[in-house]
Amino acid sequence: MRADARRNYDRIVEVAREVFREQGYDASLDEIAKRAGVGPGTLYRHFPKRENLLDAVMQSWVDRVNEAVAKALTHEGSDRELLLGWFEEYVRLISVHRGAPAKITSAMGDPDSPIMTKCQVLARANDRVIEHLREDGAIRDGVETLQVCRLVGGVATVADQGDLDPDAVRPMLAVVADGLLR
Amino acid sequence: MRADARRNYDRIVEVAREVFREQGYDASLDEIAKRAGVGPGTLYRHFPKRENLLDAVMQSWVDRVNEAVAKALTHEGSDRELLLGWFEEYVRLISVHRGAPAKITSAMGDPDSPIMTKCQVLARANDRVIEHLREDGAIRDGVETLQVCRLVGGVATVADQGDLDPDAVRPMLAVVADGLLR
DNA sequence: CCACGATACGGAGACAGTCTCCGGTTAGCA
DNA sequence: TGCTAACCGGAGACTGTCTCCGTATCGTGG
Repeated sequence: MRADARRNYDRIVEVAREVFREQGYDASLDEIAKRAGVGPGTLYRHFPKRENLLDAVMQSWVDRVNEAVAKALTHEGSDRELLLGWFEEYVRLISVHRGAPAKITSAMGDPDSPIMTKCQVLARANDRVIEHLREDGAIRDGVETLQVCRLVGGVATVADQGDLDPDAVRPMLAVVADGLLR
Repeated sequence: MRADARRNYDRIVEVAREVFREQGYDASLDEIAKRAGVGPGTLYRHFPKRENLLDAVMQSWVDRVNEAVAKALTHEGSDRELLLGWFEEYVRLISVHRGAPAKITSAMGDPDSPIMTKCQVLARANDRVIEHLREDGAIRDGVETLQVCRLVGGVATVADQGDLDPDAVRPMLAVVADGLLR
């Protein structure tokens, strides 16, 4: 990759992260290009689909997911607290900007999605938490971890789209947790 | 309202219901106008916002909601079965077309939404089921019915957007039900 | 150091969807 | 039947998506 291309690529991603946060995932791509000081053609060559841009924007996000799961697993306290704490973190993690929870959660099952690798990181993080609790015999039989991602993702999605504040989200996550725990 | 206006109104609603079902809630409104044999101006005069059209489309839907809740309440069997059956029906009811679950669920808390009255019908239906179970002492303390709508709506939303089939939805609803029941 | 080919740029513009405005038409009453 | 308020419809302004291709730039091999 040529040096000028790399420069533009990085700049676009940086600007996109900012604009997505300001205006949500529906933001105009041409405006992102403009703000990044490049033509639309340049943006679309690097990122043929909107989701490719999202994927690039989420690159740095992977580290935060791994940190969060590590922290969750060292939690001292009841299983319920651990699970609930992780769910809250999960919601926070996927709520990078307006529209993100829906996008991420619906890509969760799709192997062809451009953001697949990011979803896998998240799914694996969630797996570790659930399996950790399952070893304690704390999880009901027949629970699949992908379901858990979808359930919590669903809560994050409605919170995002109805812009609820975190105080309204917590009790919903508690219901999900209670439904999973023995 | 003049007779020709009424005729156009009805025709637009009828066509919109069809097109939304075919193409989802993102369908082109100009195309709906065209198919209904009217100009865009006519459509936008009757329905200034897309949601106004949705509201009209859902008019006939109200009856089905009321029938469904009546049927659910007469259910013979365990509380869990009753609740789960209602949830499945709830999901089916709000999945009128692609995009509908998200739209309806996010409007659930907004008193200014054009589809507010429809949401109220749904919320009240859900209330009746939950309160019925609460009288039996079957529901955990601290559960609010609006949360229930959002949770089940969230499941429907992820199912819609990730187009999962009903077999994948059922276990998620079961988790929610278990989280609500004592 | 420079010339040249591969690589990348960027903006004009085609296309699609939203929504408005207003000249022309029509319903329905007197 | 004639009049007026109500209504129609489509041209077109505007915004966002995405492509194409002439032009510019990078970086390498001589």
